[in-house]
Formats: sequence, C-alpha cells, structure tokens
Amino acid sequence: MDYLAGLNPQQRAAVENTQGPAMIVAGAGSGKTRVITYRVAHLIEKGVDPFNILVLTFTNKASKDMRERIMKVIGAEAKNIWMGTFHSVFAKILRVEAEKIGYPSSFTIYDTDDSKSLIRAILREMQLDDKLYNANFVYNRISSAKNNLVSHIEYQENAEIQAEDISNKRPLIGAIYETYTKRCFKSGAMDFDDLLFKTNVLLKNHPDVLNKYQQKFKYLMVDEYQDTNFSQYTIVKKLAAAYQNICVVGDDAQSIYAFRGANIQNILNFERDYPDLKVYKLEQNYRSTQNIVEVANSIIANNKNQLEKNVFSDNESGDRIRVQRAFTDNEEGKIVAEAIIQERSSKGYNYNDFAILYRTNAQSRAMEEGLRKLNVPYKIYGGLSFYQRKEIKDLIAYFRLTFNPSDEEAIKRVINYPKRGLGDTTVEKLLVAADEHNTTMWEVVCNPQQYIAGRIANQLNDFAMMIKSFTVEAKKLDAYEAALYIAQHSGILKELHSDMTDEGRGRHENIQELLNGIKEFGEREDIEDRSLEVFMQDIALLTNDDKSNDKNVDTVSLMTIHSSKGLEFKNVFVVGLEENLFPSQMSLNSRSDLEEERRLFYVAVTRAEKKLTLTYSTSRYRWGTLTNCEPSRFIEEINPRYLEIEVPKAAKPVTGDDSFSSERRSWTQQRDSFSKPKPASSTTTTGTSTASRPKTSVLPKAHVPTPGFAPDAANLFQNGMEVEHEKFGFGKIVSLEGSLPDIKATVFFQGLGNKQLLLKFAKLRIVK
DNA sequence: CTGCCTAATCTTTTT
DNA sequence: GATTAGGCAG
Repeated sequence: MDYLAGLNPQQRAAVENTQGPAMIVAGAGSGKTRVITYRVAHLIEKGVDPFNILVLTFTNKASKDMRERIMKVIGAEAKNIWMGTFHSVFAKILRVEAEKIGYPSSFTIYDTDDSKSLIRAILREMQLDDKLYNANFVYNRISSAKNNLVSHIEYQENAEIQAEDISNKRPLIGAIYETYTKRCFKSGAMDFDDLLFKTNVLLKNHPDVLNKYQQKFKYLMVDEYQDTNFSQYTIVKKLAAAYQNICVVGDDAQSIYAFRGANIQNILNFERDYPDLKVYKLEQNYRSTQNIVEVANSIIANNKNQLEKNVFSDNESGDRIRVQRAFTDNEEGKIVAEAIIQERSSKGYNYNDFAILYRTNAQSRAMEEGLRKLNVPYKIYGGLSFYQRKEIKDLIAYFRLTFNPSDEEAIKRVINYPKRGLGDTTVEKLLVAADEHNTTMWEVVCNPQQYIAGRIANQLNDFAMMIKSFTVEAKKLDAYEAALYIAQHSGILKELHSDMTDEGRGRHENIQELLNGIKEFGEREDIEDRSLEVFMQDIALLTNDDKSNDKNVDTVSLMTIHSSKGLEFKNVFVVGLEENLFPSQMSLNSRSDLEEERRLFYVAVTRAEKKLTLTYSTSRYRWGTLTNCEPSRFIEEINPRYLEIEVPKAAKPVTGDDSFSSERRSWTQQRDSFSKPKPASSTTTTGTSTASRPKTSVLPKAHVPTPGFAPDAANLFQNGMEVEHEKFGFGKIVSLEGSLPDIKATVFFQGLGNKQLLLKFAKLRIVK
C-alpha cells in the first residue's frame, strides 16, 4: 500500500475512510484527482468489486484521465469500474431500461442543434414571433425546467412560473415545452437534459429498477460536485440511499457551470441530507507558486458567497504575475507568441508547458495568427467538435435514420440532401399531415399517397425505400461496411466528391476520417457489440478531446477557461482581460453572475504552476468592427504588490509607418460612435464621476486624445510615470496616495498645473 | 423547387 | 467576419 505514503494526513484520511457519506472540499491544486484515484484504488484493494463502483464526472476528458490514472495504480481491473460523465452513464442505463418508460432502446440523442431546430419548427407551426420567442431563450427555459425536474405539466400548472412567463410576455413557453416533449417522444429522441430527467422518472416510477442500481452501485463518487444541478443531485441521492457510501468532491470556488443549472446549494443540501457526513478539507496547494496562490485567494476574496477555506502553498514564492497591454487583439497574439518563444529558450521549457486561456472561443483566432507567424506549434482544444461539422452530421443523420426512422430531425436534415426534389414545401406538408393524423413523419413518408396529395409520392417512396434498405443492410454488415454502404447509396460521397473546391475536398476528407474511425471501432477487441448502431448511439455525447490526445506532441495548448478546468500548465497566459469580455457583458447584470465570472478567473489563474501572465488589449475586433476596450476590473482587484506591470515601450508615434496605421485610421473614422460608451452597456459605476468630465463644451479642443486612446487599470500606475489624460493631455504623476480602489493621483499637466485625480474614475493612459 | 442574393444576428462557457 | 435565414428570379 505504498500509494498511501505520498499523501498528507487529510488526503490520507479521505482515501482511507470509505464507508458512509463523505465530502471532500478540495482547493485548487490540492491533489483532488489523486485522492479520488487512490480512494478508488483503495476500495478495490480492500476487496470491493470494481463493478460495484460508480464514478461520475462532468467532462469526457476528466473521466478518461481518471480512468487512466486508476489503471496505473491497479491495472486492468479499472476497466470494470462504471465511470463516465453523468450523461454517458445514464444514457447507457436508459438504453437498457428504455422500454419501461416507453422509449425504444435505440433512442436517438438530440444535441443542442437538433433541439433548437425542433423548437424553431414548433415556433413556426404555432406561428409565434421568433424574435419574441427566440429559440435560444425557449431552449434555455425548457432546459432549466428539466434540470429542476419540472415536467411540462408541472410547468403549466405552476402559478409562479406562469406569472414569470407572462411578465416576460412569453406566456406560451409552457405550450411549446409540451409540444417539444411530445415531438421528442414521437421521434424516439432524448435531448441532453432528458438523459438526466428521464433517469429520474425511471428511478421514481420503477422501484425495482431503482433497487437494482442501488445494489449495483454500492459505492458512489462524484467529481466536481459543485457543478451538479438539481436533476443530477436527485439521481445521486436516490442511488446512494441504500448504502449511503457516497463521496462527493468539490470546490465551491470553482463552480463555473451555474449557467447550465449547477447549484452550489447542492453542497449545502448534501450536508443537510447526511447529518453524519464526514468532511475533509484539502487546503494545501501543491501545484502553484505562493504568488499565484495568493493572487488567486485575493481574487476570490471579492466574492461574498463561499465556503470557508484557506488555500496555501509551501512552494517557492515564484515570479510576480505579469500584466501586459496590447493595442489590438492581433498584437496581443504577437506578444503572447513572442513571450512563449522567449520563455521557452531562456528557461528550457517545452511548448506543451504553455497554455493560452480565453473566455470565448472566438478569441482563439488572434492567438492562432500570432503563433503561426512565429512558427509556434499549437493545438486548439474544444471549439467546434469534429462531430458537429455539417458533413459529419449529415452522414450521421443517415445512420440515425437507419436505426431509428422516427427521428424527425434526422429526416428533415437529409430528406433533401443530396437534392432529390423534396424541398421545404414538401417537408412542411409532411409535418402538417403527421400532426393531423397524429402519427410520425416517417409514417407519412412511407405512405405518402395515404396522407398527402401531389406528385411527390414517388420521390418520397424512393427515399423511404432507401432508408429501409439501409436498415436491412446494416443488420447484415459490420460497422464499417454498413457505414460505407450508407455513405455511397445515400449519394453523400458522390455529392462531396464532385465538389472540387478546397472546402469540398476538406469535407470529403472528414467523411473519410469518420469512416476510418468506424473501421477502427469495428476492430476493437474490448467491445462485444461492434455494430454501427453501437458506434453512433452516443456520438452526440462525444467531444473532440478523445481524438488525437497525444501527449507526445509538443504543442502549446489553446482553450477556453471552462475546458481548462482540472488541467495544469507550467506557464499560463490568460488573455483578453477586458470589461465586457471577461467579465462577459452578459454577466454584468447580477451579482451572482459576476461572481461566477470571478470564479472562472480563479480557475484560470490556478491552472498555472510557475508563471502567470495576464494580457489585455485596448481595442479588439468584435462582430466585425474595431471596438475599444477597457481593462478588466479583475486586474484592479489584484493586490498590485503581486504584479509586474510591463508597459510596452511607450506609445508608438501617431505618424508611425507600421502596420497599425491603417487600422488606426479606420478606428479614427469610427471614433465618434465609440467616444461615449453607450448607456445600454452601462459598464461600470462611473455614474458619480461627473467631476472629471464637466460639460464638454467648456474645454473646446483642449486636448485631442491620441488615436487608440484607452485608459489603463488603476493599479498599474506608479510614481513618476508619464500619462495621458483624455482632456488634460500629457502629464506626469507627482504622487500617489490612498489604496485600491481609491487611489488618488496628483498629476502635473503642462500649462494646467497639478490636478488631483481619482484613478478609478479618471480616464488616464500610461505613456511611459 | 433551386440557386443566388441581401440582411440579420451573432459571442459566453458544455453535455 | 462568418454563418445563416429570408426574399426573389428562373
């Protein structure tokens, strides 16, 4: 049992105490994964059958990593542990038990696109204004209802919900929810939320099934418990009820999925549900330098709601956190790329010691460009998944139809791709007929003459025959042969092959790659049923990261902060620290949303082991036009003594002939529309700052700000710096007094003398 | 019904 | 800037 030796007392206690309810509150970098890994290993060592252990995670990546680590400790036995994401584990169980709740075991899983497309169709049919009833909005509303275990019936009966929808001027959401549910059911389809919702239904209405899984999963562990929603919480609670061997691991400071219905309340519920609960706190951070840990603590201290916890590090204090400013998003990419090259050669790092983290996927572009120009190898994680590409989804839609012809979204997707003269009008007719006769779209497609008038019957018959032949062939052939058969006979291969554009070629290659993947699947020894049906069943739950996850390739990692959770890198760049981007402008309306953004920043910062760099840009392309940006409030929240501010060489002369000049010009032309922040975006609480901006007419042409003028964060200023004020012009800092956020600066301006400025209000830019 | 054009919307984050 | 919905001619 030498694996116990490397653990600290708290970790060890958490590992060894395997009986009864337990909660592990694990700070960032405190060896959480290690504890889970060893705890599972320990269970098996003590004679627990791996088949009786269920480990639930949130991402495929996390579950894969964990399985590998457990495998290293206990070997091949690890394969028998039930381990996976909530969605994949319960999809698996639902397939076994589907008939009990009236679903076919070959039910389709609708991804978000399918769901929204169905909602759009329903909105059209109900003739609702799709501006008011925005598909995204409706989807989120239904999703959160499901995540709180509110059925469409309860939704429509609940006075509070109804009142809310009515005050939102969207009283029909409940009706849409009902239709949506029925249509999914008719299609033999479940959406992501259904996988959890229906599991709840199953366990609630079928005590025998519940009992079966209670007996099966004698030991339960849940990773990232702070990210569970009510629906997940309820499943776990039910499953654990018989033996109460439930261990949850989480860190409230890293809860970043509230937007998906996650509820910190679940941690509190947990304490209430299991009064004899044992709590273990892991507070020592082994990952990062003291500076990084302290910065992280100082960030999270700005949040009001949190569990008491004191994360500390015994590591070296390390470098200070570097803050760098850029003038454009492209320059930001260049700065980061240069820094990586420099750090790599001076410190002897590998490329895969570096990560670039951003708030939104769209930011990857500027980073990519910077890296590519300097020949830095990189890999982007997340973003558009392979399985979400159009051509892949098209082919998979044929697969879906092959095994579940009721799948309405799949029919709509491919009934006229490739073109076979079955356009929107026909689809519309099919839907109307199906609705009128209370049957499925597929039924109408199969017997068109019975339901609709017109000459399209022949084409419909051909289409139906084709799908039926796929179903027959798929039964006879192995996965690869079946897939190839369908790709050929559906006409997809031919269609793409005749497309000689670069894009078309790329699509064709992607299809080939999918077929290759299916071939590999068909050759796997570790799976019993290697049919195409099994291959494509849970494809909607897959993301990119299970493909080409080579640790051997030496590349810089690019990803969103969300997908970086659980990972660590020696050297981390968090880019785009600007108001309205990070924190996102969507989060500025409520305290709890802002706190979630701050936790997200906390997650980003705590990914770093040795060195952390924060960058922001004073302007950035957003929705096609150049927008100017202010530094994020999060920078200002950091105690400046941890920071090392790099002020780039001094502002470039306006007459500079560098590549920025054209950008600047275009910016200048648009400047008027930006010079006053739109009231709608009400960024910060500058409402009281009128002192620094009297009526503009008082100082006509007092000073024309440098093009690209954008103020710097209050904590970046130091004594003696040369600065530019929006109106007063250039000056020099004479003295600074007070502490953040109320630092007052005395600045000497030529011709104006000393001015006292509150840095949090004054628009002041560092020149040198 | 198809193909081509313009207009509008888009950016959180993941299963 | 990019994708996509909608309008209109053929």
